Amino acid sequence: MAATDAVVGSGIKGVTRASGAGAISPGATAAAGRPRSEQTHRAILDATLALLSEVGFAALTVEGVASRAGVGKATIYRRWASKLPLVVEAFDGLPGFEETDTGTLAGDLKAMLSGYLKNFLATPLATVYPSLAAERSHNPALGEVLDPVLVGRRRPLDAALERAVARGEIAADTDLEMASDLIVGPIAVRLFFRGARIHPAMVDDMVELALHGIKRASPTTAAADESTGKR
Amino acid sequence: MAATDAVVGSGIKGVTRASGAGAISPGATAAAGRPRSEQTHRAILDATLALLSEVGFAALTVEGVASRAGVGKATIYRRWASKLPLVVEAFDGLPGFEETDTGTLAGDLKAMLSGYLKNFLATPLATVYPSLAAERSHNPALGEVLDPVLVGRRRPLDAALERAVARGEIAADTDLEMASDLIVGPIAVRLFFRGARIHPAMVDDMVELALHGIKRASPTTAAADESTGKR
Amino acid sequence: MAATDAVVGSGIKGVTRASGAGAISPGATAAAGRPRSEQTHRAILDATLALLSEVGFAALTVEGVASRAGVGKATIYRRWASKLPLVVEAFDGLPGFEETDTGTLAGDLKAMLSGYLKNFLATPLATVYPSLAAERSHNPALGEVLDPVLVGRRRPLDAALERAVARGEIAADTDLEMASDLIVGPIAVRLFFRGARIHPAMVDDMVELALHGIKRASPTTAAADESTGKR
Amino acid sequence: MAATDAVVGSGIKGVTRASGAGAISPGATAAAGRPRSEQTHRAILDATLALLSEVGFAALTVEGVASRAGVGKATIYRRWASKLPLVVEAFDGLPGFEETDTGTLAGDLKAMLSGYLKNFLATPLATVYPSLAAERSHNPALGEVLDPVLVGRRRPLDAALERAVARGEIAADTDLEMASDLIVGPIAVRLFFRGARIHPAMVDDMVELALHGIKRASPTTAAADESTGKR
DNA sequence: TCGTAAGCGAGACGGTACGTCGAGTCTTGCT
DNA sequence: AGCAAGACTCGACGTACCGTCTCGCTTACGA
Repeated sequence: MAATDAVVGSGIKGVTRASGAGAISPGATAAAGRPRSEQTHRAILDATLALLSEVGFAALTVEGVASRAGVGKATIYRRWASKLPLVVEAFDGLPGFEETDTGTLAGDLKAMLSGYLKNFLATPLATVYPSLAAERSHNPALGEVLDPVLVGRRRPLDAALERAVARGEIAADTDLEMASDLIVGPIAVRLFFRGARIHPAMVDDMVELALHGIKRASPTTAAADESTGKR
Repeated sequence: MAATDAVVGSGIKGVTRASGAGAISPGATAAAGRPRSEQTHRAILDATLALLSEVGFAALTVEGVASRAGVGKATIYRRWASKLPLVVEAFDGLPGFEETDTGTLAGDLKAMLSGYLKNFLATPLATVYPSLAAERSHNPALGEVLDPVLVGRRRPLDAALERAVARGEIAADTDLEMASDLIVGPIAVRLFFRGARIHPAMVDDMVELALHGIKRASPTTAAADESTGKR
Repeated sequence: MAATDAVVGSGIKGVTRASGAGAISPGATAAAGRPRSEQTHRAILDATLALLSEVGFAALTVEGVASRAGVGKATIYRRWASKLPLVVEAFDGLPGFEETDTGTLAGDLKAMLSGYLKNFLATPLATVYPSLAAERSHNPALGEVLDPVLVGRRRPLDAALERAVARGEIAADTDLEMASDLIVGPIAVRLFFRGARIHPAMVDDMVELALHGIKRASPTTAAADESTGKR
Repeated sequence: MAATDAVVGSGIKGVTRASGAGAISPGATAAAGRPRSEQTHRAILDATLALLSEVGFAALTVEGVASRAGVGKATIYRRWASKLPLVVEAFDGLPGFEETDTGTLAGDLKAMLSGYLKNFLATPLATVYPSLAAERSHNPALGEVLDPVLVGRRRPLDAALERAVARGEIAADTDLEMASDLIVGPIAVRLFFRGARIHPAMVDDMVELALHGIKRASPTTAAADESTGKR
């Protein structure tokens, strides 16, 4: 799941309807009238996250968010065109991978994935992620909003791979995109499609398997590992 | 995505409300009243699949299925408790992995994954899969219905791995479940979470990467492969 | 209410769909197949009456009657075209006015009306009557079925008026139809349109009022009555 | 029918769900949110009356009213709890007895009843009235809503009787409630239970009969009448 | 300092779909 | 054939949200 995740705050305000800019871009028209309340903004996003973890994405209603946030429905629609960009923005506020540098690729990956798992269980990530994925397949426009967020969120993972290349730990011609998919794929499949709990110890095994491959030469290769002996 | 998929017809009739059995279990009471029409059953499932690919899971309405199938809503609710088990059953009718034995693990995997990709693009699989995944996170009951289907669908993949173990192609102590997740994970992530098209040639690369790992010694290792040269 | 009511069994079989006759009229074609069960017929009518008093006409469902009578819905529709003629026939089996001859018009009317009131409270009459009336206004065909029943049911009342004419108790040129409406009207209005309970003693007052009119000379006129002193 | 009827606009707003009042009661809170459209209100009531005369009460559906009025179903349910109070309010808007004072009781009654008959034939009164009556027998709550309306509608009739008492035309101890039932009863019975047309001339006869009673002393009494000679 | 334009909570609006129930019909297998 | 059982299509039920629209405030600018 992780390759599709990481970092905070890529900013998807572009999804909103309203002028937005105003005071920000210098020289813009003076934004007459009462400015939008930042406090209201937070209340809506907080209510959205709370409801997401309680009832899930499908059962999330704009009406529910409004009443939970103590806000009028119109106030929400004034800022987000639908519940989708609202959820995307709320989602973007959730914690992702935590930049970690242990000196080895295996160490970095194990640390980041373990940390991520903790967040995963404590936030609505498990709920939101597949819902957004489900929506994307019939709403290509969502991709444009979502992709930058996802790219941003997986940055620490990519950085670890780049460091490994720089250190000569992995081949320079490695397809890093594919590599990060390989690391993150099995975990995503287990979490989302199989609803399986992932034991922290399992993370280490998965990283090893991804690093050395299914056809790893022999147990000796594994024994040569710098990580905890597994199996 | 693939490890969570394969084969046809695992039979999830258990989701239906009605007695169902009747003539099947020998000695059962003769099922009084007019029997359910098998033709109606097909019409409903077909309409469901058609609508799934057109509008997706979230926008799928039972009302829409009924009118498309030329059937009363009650007839649908008589057989499925909600749109979820209906979709699961329709989904189970979709093609999955095709049992293939080329003599080598890499050959089997490449053939099956390539074949699967074709199905994937031609059927509502791309739509249905993440939708079911999304639902599961807030509906644990779905897992019980869905899991047997998924296990059934991935059987050909598991079989190929088992053959590879028997041939000594991979270590006997390999965790096969994790291995199949590793093969299938990257593809799933690309298809669902990134909305990326996967080029057939990419499948071969992915298989190679999964078999030899990110830290594979060098391109020479790959060159020594018994499979088609890639890159 | 009464003028629209009285007597038993005017027979409205004409409303039914089926051939009906069969074995009854001698010489008729031999009524191939299994003959209709008379027992079933009774069971259906009984269930209808029972449900009428329990839930009322509007909430009466053919489905309910069928299940209460232990009968298939088709069996009911084979005999009655809809719930309306079914209810009419069941209604026709209810008790109406009881033929009474006390020697004076006032005595006859008071006796019959009092008796009728008792039935009224113990049977679904109160429910069925206005429902049928309500239906008639938009279903003229109902009138044809209902009217003979009603005429039959009010016969004892008409007979009492005729005896009064014969005795010279009332003018020979009296419009008897109007007279019976005058007797029965106030009670009907109170029962149906005002939902008022009618005390037995009130019946006597009403009869007196109808007999002597609103402009009756004075209380003395009433005091000269041959009936029980009221007021 | 008449005693259960008369006058316009007794106001049964109490049946509605909503607060209603708002600006009416002085000092009330300013009724937040968009106010209910009076135009919508009229459209709904008009559609209700139109459908009532076309299809009758039983076949009247809220869905039908909504679509005829060009209104959402929810808008109807927001204002009336069910079709019953809706119909009651629509009914209350129908014309009833027209206050008339000719100087004599017979004159007042004949005028008012004749006028009423005209309304009766031109509006859905014939349909609505028995339907409401039918409903009441199984829905006591209806009585509470309906009774004040009916009392209001019959006011002109009661007033005429009171004037007659004041003039000494009828005895002071006359039970006026019973008297109005006597006047109105025969007409109600004929209209509702027998589906009979009532000729205007018949109204006069009925009034005379009610005033002088079935046992009226002799034709001479009738000849002494101030009204048109009848029979 | 004040007018004014926008933001705001509330909630009514026309709709669509929900899952259920009954209508009236049809089908099956038994009697 | 009649019959009990029950599946069939159809259409209405009353509810919940949708996304839009008025209301009558409140709030911060800029003239």
